[in-house]
Amino acid sequence: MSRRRELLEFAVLGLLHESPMHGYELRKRLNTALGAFRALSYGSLYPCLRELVGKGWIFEASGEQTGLGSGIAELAVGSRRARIVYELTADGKEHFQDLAESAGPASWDDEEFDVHFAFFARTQAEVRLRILEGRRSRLEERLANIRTASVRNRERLDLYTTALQRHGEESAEREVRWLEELISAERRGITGTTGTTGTTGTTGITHNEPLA
Amino acid sequence: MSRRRELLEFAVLGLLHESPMHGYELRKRLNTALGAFRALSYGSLYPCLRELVGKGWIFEASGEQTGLGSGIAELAVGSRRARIVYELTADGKEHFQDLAESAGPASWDDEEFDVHFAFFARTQAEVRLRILEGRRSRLEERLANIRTASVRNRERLDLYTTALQRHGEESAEREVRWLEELISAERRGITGTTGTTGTTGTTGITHNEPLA
DNA sequence: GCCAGGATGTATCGGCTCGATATATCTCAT
DNA sequence: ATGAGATATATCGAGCCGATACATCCTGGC
Repeated sequence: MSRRRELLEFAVLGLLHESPMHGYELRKRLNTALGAFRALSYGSLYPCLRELVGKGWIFEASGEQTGLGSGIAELAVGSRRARIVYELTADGKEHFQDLAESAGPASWDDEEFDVHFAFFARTQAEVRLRILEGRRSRLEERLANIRTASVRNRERLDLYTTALQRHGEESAEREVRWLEELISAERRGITGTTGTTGTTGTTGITHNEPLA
Repeated sequence: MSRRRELLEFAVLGLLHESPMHGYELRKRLNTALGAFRALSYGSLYPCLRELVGKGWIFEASGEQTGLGSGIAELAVGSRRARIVYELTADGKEHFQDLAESAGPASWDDEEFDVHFAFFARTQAEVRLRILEGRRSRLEERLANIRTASVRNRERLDLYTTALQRHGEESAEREVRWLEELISAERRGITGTTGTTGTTGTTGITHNEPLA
């Protein structure tokens, strides 16, 4: 399965933790809130949902009328547009946790990082710290490359290329500072639980109050 | 033709302005310097090159030995690894200019902007200004969205989502300031040529000294 | 009251891209 | 001189994007 697809599955499972949702709604959320998926198409989403159902991680909870139980005549047989609402299964929740915890170097780069970060509230403190630090080291690598490149080409590039590089450099520096704040906030929140995974909670997930 | 493909063709034509190049080299440049194409594959590049050849915008100038004319025995027939070097045709240069000048709203968004900007040194002053201002307005739209969204959801989002949004907001603000500097630099450079396209140069391209 | 336009909603298809892989040559350190 | 790794071209299948089709719901203007 492609990396992109795995990321999509992860994001869908994450969003469904909030509440059951149908495809259209999921797509809107994926296209706005999450950094990746800015142009996710139905041609990707619907097959993905079908596969998640097949794997037993979500199920179709359609038929349920949405909220406002006011109306009586809602049942007019055959009418009432089909609206397939998806809901997480227990297995689905478990799988989401597995994916969140197994975050590796792949999640240091742009797209993956945004998605993982978006679900930090549902991620173990230790994993949060690992991802933040991994992301930082990735950015510092990038900075090192930019800097050696700009030394190597001193005076040989036109002004626009130089301007673009400087902009990239400053953006990366800003993100590093942002990460540093988050990391030290995490550290303050963690002390006392560090090391041996705390045994609070039912699932082995620590969830100590995130970010003060 | 897909937007992505058009962008790739534009970038290839732009890079070949510097000097003739073969595929492998083109890919390296596309993957590092240009913002888009960070993961461009050969499966995209080679078909693109073939099409550019078919359209008469580039041609295969292979056989030419690269630089160092030192060696004598270079001609050993049949040996000497095939190394297809591509070179721009006159039509190719012309087409690149057409593409550069026709930059529309599509080039205000992330990927396209980076590529267009990368070739600013070869772009008319008026077009440069149009792209910079378009990009700025696009970012200000985005900022407006972020801000209304963050008002609408005041207190309803977890700390991480808030942090991510603030980071996005500050990044956009920074880029706007960066653009503003470039725009005013362009304005200083342009005064005197503004309005009626200057008639300097052979091709109608103004090219007044970029960025002071 | 009614109709047009737009948001909501599910679904599919073709063209193209990505990632992996195969193959071969050149270069350099040991 | 031998192997590791960079250089170099090429292709293939899985799967994504963008467009499109189709249907329903809601709203504002007249």
